[in-house]
This record gives sequence, C-alpha cells and structure tokens, in this order.
Amino acid sequence: MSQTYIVDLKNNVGKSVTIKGWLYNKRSSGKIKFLQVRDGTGIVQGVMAASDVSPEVFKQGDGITQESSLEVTGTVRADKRAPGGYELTLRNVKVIQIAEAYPITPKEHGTGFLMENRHLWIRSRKQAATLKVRAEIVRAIRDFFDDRGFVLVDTPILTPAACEGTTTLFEVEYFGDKAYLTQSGQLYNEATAAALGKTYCFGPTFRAEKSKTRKHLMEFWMVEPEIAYADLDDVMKLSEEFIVFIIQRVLKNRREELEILERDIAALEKIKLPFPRVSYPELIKLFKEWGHDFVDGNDLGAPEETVIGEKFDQPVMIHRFPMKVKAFYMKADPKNPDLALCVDVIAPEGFGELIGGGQREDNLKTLEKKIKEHKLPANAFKWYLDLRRYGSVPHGGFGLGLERTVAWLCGSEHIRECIPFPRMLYKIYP
RNA sequence: UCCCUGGUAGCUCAAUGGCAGAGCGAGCGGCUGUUAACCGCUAGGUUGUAGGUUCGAGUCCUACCCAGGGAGCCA
Repeated sequence: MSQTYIVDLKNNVGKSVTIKGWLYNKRSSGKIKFLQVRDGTGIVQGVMAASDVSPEVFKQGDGITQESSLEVTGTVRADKRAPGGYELTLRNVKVIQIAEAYPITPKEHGTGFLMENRHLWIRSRKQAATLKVRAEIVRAIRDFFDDRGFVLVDTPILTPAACEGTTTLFEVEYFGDKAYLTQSGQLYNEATAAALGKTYCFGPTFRAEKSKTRKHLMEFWMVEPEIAYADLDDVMKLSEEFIVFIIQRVLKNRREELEILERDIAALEKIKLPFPRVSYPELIKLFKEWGHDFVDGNDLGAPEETVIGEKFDQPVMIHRFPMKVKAFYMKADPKNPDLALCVDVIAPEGFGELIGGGQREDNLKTLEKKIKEHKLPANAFKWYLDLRRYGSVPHGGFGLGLERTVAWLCGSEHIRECIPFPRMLYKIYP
C-alpha cells in the first residue's frame, strides 16, 4: 500500500491517501470520532463519521489507545476547524498494534518523569521540533565549512592525554593502559591545519566535570575549525559569519518548528553582522558602569554571562581575557602579555557562551615553558611541540557547542532537551 | 562537590500530629464537529528507604536514596 506523509497533504487535497503513523490524541462524540495521527512529519486530524465507514471500523475506533500504531485511509480536505488546516475524511483504519496505557498523557508532567521517559518524550511535538532544528543546524555547519574550502578531518575520540589538563576526563581501559575520552579535537586540528590549511572536526566530546546546570552535558557535540595563517581577528570574523549563517539557514528552513516551539523569531531575525567586540579591560569598565560587582582578573561566571546577555541584543565577542584564566596553548597579546589572544562569543537572552577560541601559541620555546608552568606531562605533548618545530605559522580556531546553539535558537530552557539522549551528572538512562 | 526545595494513586498535586483525597490518565457507558472536548459510573495506595519521638506520624527528629533548582567549571 502506498504511503503519503502528512507534510505533503497540502499537495493532495481531494485525493485519497493512506497515512502510516501513531495515534496522537482521540476525541469521540457518539456517531463521530476525531483521530489525531502523527507520522513524524506532522499531525493530522482524521474524521470518522458513523455514516462514512462500516460499523466494524467505527466500533474499532473506540479501542485505539494513545500511541497505537495505525494506517488510516481517507480523503484530504482543507478545513479551518482542523489543527493544521487540513484533515482526512476517513474511510478505513487499519490497526498495526494497540498501545498499552501510554505514560505521557496530554496533561502536564514533571521534568524528572519526562527524562525517565526520554525515549517516548521525543514523540511529543516540541521535542520532535527541537530535534529537527538540531539536524538543520548540523547541516548548516557542514555546508558553511565545506563551501569555504575547509576539509573535514575527524579527530580521535580515544586520546592518550588531556588536551587542556584543566578539566576532568572520562578514563577508559586501553589494553592494560589508560586512555581518555576526548574533551576537544583542537590539538589534533592544529596538526591537520598545518597539513591541509583549513580544517574542521565535528563530533562528540566528553567532560567528566561534576557540573549540574542548564548549560552542561557530560557528552556534547562540538564543531572546531582551525586555520593556518590566521590571527585573532580572522577567528572573530569567521565566528560571527558562521553564527549568522546558521541562524539564516534555520530561519529559512525551520520556521514552522520555531513556531511550534513558540520561539521569539524576531529576536533571531535581528541578529546582524558585525557583532559587538568588547575587550576584557573594556568589559571591566562596563561592569562598573552597570553597577555589577566583578573582580578584575577573574573568568566570567554565569551571572556575568546573564548580565552581558541582557545588555546586548546581539551575540557579543569578548576578547583578550587574562592569560592566567586561560589554557596553556593561548598566545599572549604582544601589546599586553598579560592578556590572551582569545575570544568568547556570548549569546543574547542569557543562553551563555556559544564559542570559545583564539590564536594559538606558535613559538616553541614559549610553549615548552607554558607546558611546564601548567604542570602538564611533557611526553604527551611531544608531537604537539613538533608542530612548532617544522614550519610553525600563526594559526587559530574556535569551538562551537552544538547543543548550546540549539538551545539558543529553539529558546530551550534546558540543554538536556537539545540532544536526543542527554548524558548528565549521574544520569545515563535511557 | 556545595547550597536550597521536594518525594503521597500511572501522572500533576491536596490533606492543622487524629477516617488516605482531587483532577488527569486507565476501564465501562453516553453524546454527529471535537480542539489538553464534555457528562456519568468503576477500579487504583506498604505516603522514597531504614530507624526514632508519640496514645496516635503522610505530617515531628536522625541517617541514607532519588528528583528538581542554583553555584563553581566550561562549549
């Protein structure tokens, strides 16, 4: 039997079609029943009148429970009374399986319960819409870099040592030795950029930090471009163009999903180039003007990100943080060696840091000293130092957190809804 | 890891230290245009776990477990 998808119903008005899906909700009123069916592409209401179908089919309609799988056949009709504008005058219903009492009812539920049932929760309208936006963003990310001559080079997930040494790692057994799940592909990107010029990696990364916030996952996806012969300005320019590209793509292709999510679309439409650039010393002055208490020399915390997000309606690029709060591979600003040539891009509306990046230290001697200062195992960085031995060039890049970008564009309250199956502190089910 | 709040029916929540409740969902019945439909009936409980105080504990105390919110850290 042929199958029509709900998304295509508008092109089939007047025709008889078969929808294969699941029962989303049902209402009945004596001699007429309304079956809302979802198929992954949308939801359509099927109208079953006692006068239109056989008594057997009509009777069968009573027993179809929420999320039962079924195939419905009927004529497509435009009708203002129907959610979505189109409905089906049903002629036949074929039940594939009658679902047991479905735990996620149309009424409200708590987050803990919904997360326990994440495998079912993703069937809900908003959750499905979020996953579609996520897929759109992934495609935009790939297109952006592929179209600009970046080469996708996958970096390893199992690594011999910490990339940054500062964050906690997931340890795994590796043939009697220890290995760690990657927390960034950056160091490998620096090698691939020296080989191929412009590269990027895109995959899952892992952080065993015991953080418990609405912006953190233990396993999240990150895209990291790296460019040979690039300085901080190049990195900032790429960052803002990248973000605008992603937004434009989602606004173009996933407007319907943003509406389902009740996202304030106007807030996204006004994101324009160039983004405001604020250096760390300038930011300290701004915090004073705003009356926000902040100690010069500290890294930004959640309250600071919130304040910045409230004061600007554009993503803000904060650059040149103090060296001492940043990772060992950051290059110092020649004009002020206490500041690093780095940038954080903070999203508006309080969604926090989307991008962290900057220019890398390219001098062998300086880097060797930094590794020592940060008490990192010199052995593990032997290959990394080679990159400064054989044709070292100024280079830089950044990392963008996929789920935070999804959270921002979807207006999600919590990052756990922005990945199909989130891995969170002490939680790995389902 | 720390701080705050909570844990009662499948779910969301009530219950002054004194009879264990409602709405939704489920089951049965009614209704030809419902929009989280509506109306009637029925079933559904070791009140997170283990101790303690009390004539009496869902309620008070102690410990633990779990969940939610926040902090630090980060993308």
